[in-house]
Amino acid sequence: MVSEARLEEKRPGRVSAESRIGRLCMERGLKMTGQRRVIAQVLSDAEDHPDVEELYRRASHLDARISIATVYRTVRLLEEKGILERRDFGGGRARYEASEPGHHYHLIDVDSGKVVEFEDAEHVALIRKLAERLGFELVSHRLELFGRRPAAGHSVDEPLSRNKDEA
Amino acid sequence: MVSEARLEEKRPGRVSAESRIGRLCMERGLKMTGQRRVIAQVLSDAEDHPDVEELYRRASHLDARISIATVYRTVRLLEEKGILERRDFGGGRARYEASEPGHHYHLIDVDSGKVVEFEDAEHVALIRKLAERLGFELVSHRLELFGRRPAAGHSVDEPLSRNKDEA
DNA sequence: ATAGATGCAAAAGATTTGCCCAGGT
DNA sequence: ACCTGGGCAAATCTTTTGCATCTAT
Repeated sequence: MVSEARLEEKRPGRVSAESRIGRLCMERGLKMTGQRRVIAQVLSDAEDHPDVEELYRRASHLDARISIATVYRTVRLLEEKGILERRDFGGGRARYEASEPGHHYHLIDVDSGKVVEFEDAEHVALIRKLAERLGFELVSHRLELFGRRPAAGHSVDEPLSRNKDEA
Repeated sequence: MVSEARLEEKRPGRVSAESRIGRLCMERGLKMTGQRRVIAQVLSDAEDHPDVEELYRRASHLDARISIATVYRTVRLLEEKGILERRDFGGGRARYEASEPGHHYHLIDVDSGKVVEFEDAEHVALIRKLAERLGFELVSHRLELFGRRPAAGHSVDEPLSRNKDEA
């Protein structure tokens, strides 16, 4: 899932070019250093919710001269810029995913730790109304479901403790 | 809100007797030591969502010979026993509140950090159905709203960074 | 050239744990 | 008496930072 990355349409060879997130960074006027480009690449390719450690691992795979401090600094910066969103699915480490226009939620399988994404437009409206009823203007919200596949002897795998992510 | 605690109906004088949470601990067969009794007392009296540091402060006020390590061990134990629930409202530290039968949610004022609780029975049903639609049996869920009091120049107080809790 | 980035290692902040003593049942 | 729980300090773990050095712009 990270292997055949980089074969975009442009300049075949270098990791150069600009990934989707790389483009967003430029739009916000961020200085595009080599490490930022790599991290942006990794984030653009990610279809899961990696934590910093995992991002560091993937980035190092593309370019070894990146320190974990830079990964921390970068995700923090991108979060402030609204390009990334931080998640907390339990397990200590913060996890990240690219911001997307359509609000979506997460359901975490408590047996395997896998994360399922889903959307629910009406929910947003419902939530907004809820906040208004309490006298507040909704700024943001967080909804997470924790579930388990019914029937079938649920594998007593890792109970959502360390890392682990979707299929 | 923490000052006139301890004046329960029984044995006036010692901090003995048993608080609501203390009783729950006994029911689960936990050994009731002096420090656990004090911590249980503090938790029973709490009407907010204190973090460990705050619990330690309040407990120390009632009985100085309690170490913060014990507070950590105790909240962890009580959480495992289902007596307490851990919350994460952002700001690094975990916060706790007594488990209650009726599900309730939280709305965090992003300007002041204050927490407003509210209930919404239909939501639970709605959420459960959502999970089922995805092929899961709902184990638990988390819903948090972040809002701001509209109109009136919102005080540029502490932007929900460190501690702070409801009125 | 120059403000902003990065690496490295040390610092910080929250929480856990080893060890040995003390206290509940 | 016995086993669990508690204090203290050291250890862990994740994230942040100071500082000297590079590098996009």
